[in-house]
Amino acid sequence: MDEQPRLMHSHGVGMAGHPGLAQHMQDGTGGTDGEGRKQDIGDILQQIMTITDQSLDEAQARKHALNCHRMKPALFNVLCEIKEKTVLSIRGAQEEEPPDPQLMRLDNMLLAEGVSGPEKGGGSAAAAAAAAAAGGAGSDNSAEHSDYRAKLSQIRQIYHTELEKYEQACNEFTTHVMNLLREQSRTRPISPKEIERMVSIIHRKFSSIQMQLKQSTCEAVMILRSRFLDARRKRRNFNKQATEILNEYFYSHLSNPYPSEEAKEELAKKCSITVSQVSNWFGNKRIRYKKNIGKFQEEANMYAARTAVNAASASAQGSQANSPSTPNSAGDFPAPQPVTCTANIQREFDYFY
DNA sequence: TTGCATGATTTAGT
DNA sequence: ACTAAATCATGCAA
Repeated sequence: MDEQPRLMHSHGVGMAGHPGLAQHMQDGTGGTDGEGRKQDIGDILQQIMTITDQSLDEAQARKHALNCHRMKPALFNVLCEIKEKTVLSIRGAQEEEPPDPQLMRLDNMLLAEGVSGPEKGGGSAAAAAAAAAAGGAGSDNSAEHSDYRAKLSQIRQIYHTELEKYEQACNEFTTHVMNLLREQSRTRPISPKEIERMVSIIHRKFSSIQMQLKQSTCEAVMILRSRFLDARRKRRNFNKQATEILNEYFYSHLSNPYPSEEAKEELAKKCSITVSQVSNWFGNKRIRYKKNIGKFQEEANMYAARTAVNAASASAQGSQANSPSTPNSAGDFPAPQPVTCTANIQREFDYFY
């Protein structure tokens, strides 16, 4: 912080204290004979060597006197005005920029992914939300996504370190420039307004660098997401029981295998899957059954028989038999193959189509 | 490694 | 919004 001003001082003093030096240099280069040149250089060196603390102080005093001259502020203002009217007016035109929409998008995304949000809670919440969106069955979610979370927090850490580094560099550079300009403003027409403007220019430059950082972070997160959370990549077959419940419903509603919203919800609950997974399952099942009924005949027979048995036992118990979707909790019972039943089912289905 | 099974997504139609 | 149909991408047994 002190370094720079001092440097500036000595520089200023050099010129102010020894105006003849520059003159000498010019004369020296202009000369043609080597002897004279050598002599000049010798003189210059001599002068440099004889710069004493006293002469420095002298120069300082002279500078101070200049600064304290009663006409100085007026002159300064006039020069500033002239400058404002010429160079700065161009710069001033592009002064007010609206917040970059792209930057806002990136910010929002980073926030949503829990990269730029609050520490641990945000990240895991986002991961959980993402997991839910991916439609995970919930059985092995934590194990599934621990790797994802680890990678995400790695990205997060890199992002924050880099961001901090940028911010620090930006601040350092800004103060550096401000000091420089402030110091310069003692001898040159640099108004505080101009300094302010320069600072905002610097900030803009740095924020564009920040945007690159945010962009690449976003890309990294997207790649991570697609690698770890893409449902298709992480497809898991439903467990046997869930498949049975779904099949049970399907084959017992072959005439109209389109569960209502409520039915879907109930099935989802029973199978520990989401409603949309139920919809997917039925969509797939319908199309695949229809495409190759023969292949599903055996399966159809089995579930039809099971439903029949269920109904029979239910009615034997005196309870209602109109709930065929209720699965038999006893997983496997010997399934007779009533061919007529299949035929019936098939007719029902054909009727529907 | 291969081929089928299967859950998810995409596309197009209503 | 829901569905059929096609397609994708993975799971899994042989």
